[in-house]
Amino acid sequence: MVCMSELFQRVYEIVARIPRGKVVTYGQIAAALGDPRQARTVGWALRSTPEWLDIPWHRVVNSSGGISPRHSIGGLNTQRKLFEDEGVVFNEDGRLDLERYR
DNA sequence: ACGGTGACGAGAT
DNA sequence: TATCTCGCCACCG
Repeated sequence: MVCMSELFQRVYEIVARIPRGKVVTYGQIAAALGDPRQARTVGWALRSTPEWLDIPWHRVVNSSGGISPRHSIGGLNTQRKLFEDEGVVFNEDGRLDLERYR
């Protein structure tokens, strides 16, 4: 058991709650934490997310409706595959319908 | 205490 | 529409 920042645990709980086939934006999680401006902090938490946690981080997207362009580089393929498994479909722009999957 | 950093968001150009 | 810049908050050395 590792004692990490509560913030991380908070994010972890929220992300873990994301139903299969749905996605959430960092801003949504931040708002759930109590401050919508903490979106960056959320990203920091997920970035620090150890792999031994089975959190569906791939269901977390940015306001663009896609995986963060700063990180998806090289791993976007895996991300898309996971979404396919979730039953999520991408738009022609390679983005998700936040209005539909949030 | 300070500065740099970061998987973001929204507005401006 | 794409790209840039600024702002926000939290962690690390």
